[in-house]
Amino acid sequence: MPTSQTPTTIEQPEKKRRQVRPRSERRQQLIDATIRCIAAHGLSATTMQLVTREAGLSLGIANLHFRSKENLLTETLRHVTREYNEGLLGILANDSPPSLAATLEQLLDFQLSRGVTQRQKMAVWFAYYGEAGARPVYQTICSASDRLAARKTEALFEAIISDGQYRDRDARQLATGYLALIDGLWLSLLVAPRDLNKARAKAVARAYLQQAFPKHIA
Amino acid sequence: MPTSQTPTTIEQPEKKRRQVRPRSERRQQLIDATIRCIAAHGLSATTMQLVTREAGLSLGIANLHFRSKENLLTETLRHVTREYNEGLLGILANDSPPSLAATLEQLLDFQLSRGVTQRQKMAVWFAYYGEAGARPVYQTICSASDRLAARKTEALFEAIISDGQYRDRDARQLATGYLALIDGLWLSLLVAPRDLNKARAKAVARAYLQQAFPKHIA
DNA sequence: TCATTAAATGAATGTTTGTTCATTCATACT
DNA sequence: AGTATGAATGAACAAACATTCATTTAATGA
Repeated sequence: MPTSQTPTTIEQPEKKRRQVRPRSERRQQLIDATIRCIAAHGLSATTMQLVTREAGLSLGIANLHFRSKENLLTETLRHVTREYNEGLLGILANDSPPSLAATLEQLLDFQLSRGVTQRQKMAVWFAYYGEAGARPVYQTICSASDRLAARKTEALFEAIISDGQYRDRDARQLATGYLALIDGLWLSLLVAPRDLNKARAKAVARAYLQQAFPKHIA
Repeated sequence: MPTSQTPTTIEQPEKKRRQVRPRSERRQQLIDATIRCIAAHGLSATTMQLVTREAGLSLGIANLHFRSKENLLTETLRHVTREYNEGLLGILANDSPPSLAATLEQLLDFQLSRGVTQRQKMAVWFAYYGEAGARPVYQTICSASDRLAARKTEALFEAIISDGQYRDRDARQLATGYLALIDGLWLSLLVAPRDLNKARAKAVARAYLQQAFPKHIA
């Protein structure tokens, strides 16, 4: 049941009309394709051919909108990082927070829910972490993001400690531990999805928070 | 003040006498060089040239003793993993353990001490984790190792819970959390060594264990 | 001392890679 | 309708790559 759209031409295989689109849109398109490629093939197997084909565009376009491959990869990391930070700040830098307990719950939900999308992001995240030891640019971007998350989490924990009048609790240490735990759980979800699912990961993280702040989480 | 060692030849630049060595020794030499290269340049920038030069050997030798680059990389991951597992089993599969409390302390020491060497190993570890999503071989090796660590840690925690008659403690959940915490701390040590040192990381991990098993750790 | 064996070498090979740029053509303005 | 602009294309290119293999040479035994 062929649905010929142009009966005049004899089966020209996918003529693919050329489109002109604004720079920002093309950049986003290429970054999205890069994320999918890294998740599917790994960072070291991500080539310009693969990325541009995945984006449905021509080979030369990535060098037109980003100067080089290195730049495209850096911008991709920056994008994923910024996205995560914005989500985090939406919860932790809220000017009118509902309550400390609710904020804690939101944080947990944010870090350990989200469907398949987040799974792709995790793959990207750790691909760059793996190279961070060797590439100062990656290290700078990653550690700047980590530091922000650490500061904000620490501030939240300090407020909770003060509010609950908890004794013998160090906000900085608890924040370091909590964020490390979340990273570790993400890693397990990525590498051994058979042994750990999101529900159990969330239960583990919640248990940590319950030990720390029993009055603020159910 | 030139210290000519061979005055008979006119400054032959490093003649480098060829040596014949057993296969196992060459393999180890190449694996060690691979580890150093990955730590210094990252997995994607680790070439055969770099590895063989780092080992002080010729270009073709890696393909002689390992069949291919892919095989060399796989064997390197296997080596690092095996080394870690042996250290872990030395503590957790000890037939005559000193005491549960001492075993816990040993575990903590093992996972968060060790000088520069371990730092190189961490870089390797995470470089492979980053690619694990795309390469089934890496995923298999990593998750098999993780599963072993999980089983042994869980068994230890079960014994401790029983011994201390702790209530409302789930050994599996605590083990998952503890190992994720250790992974996360390693990651922080690797990516943001300025924000976290080994002493603080150890304090964080110890705090987790203290919350879980207060009678078994100081 | 010489012959034999196989480990070690590195120049050569074919493939893959990021990047360039002359050409094409969609779009907007006159 | 005609023209100017620059986004998009992909063939072509040089550099880098893993791998091969003819040659060299250390080690061994006769």
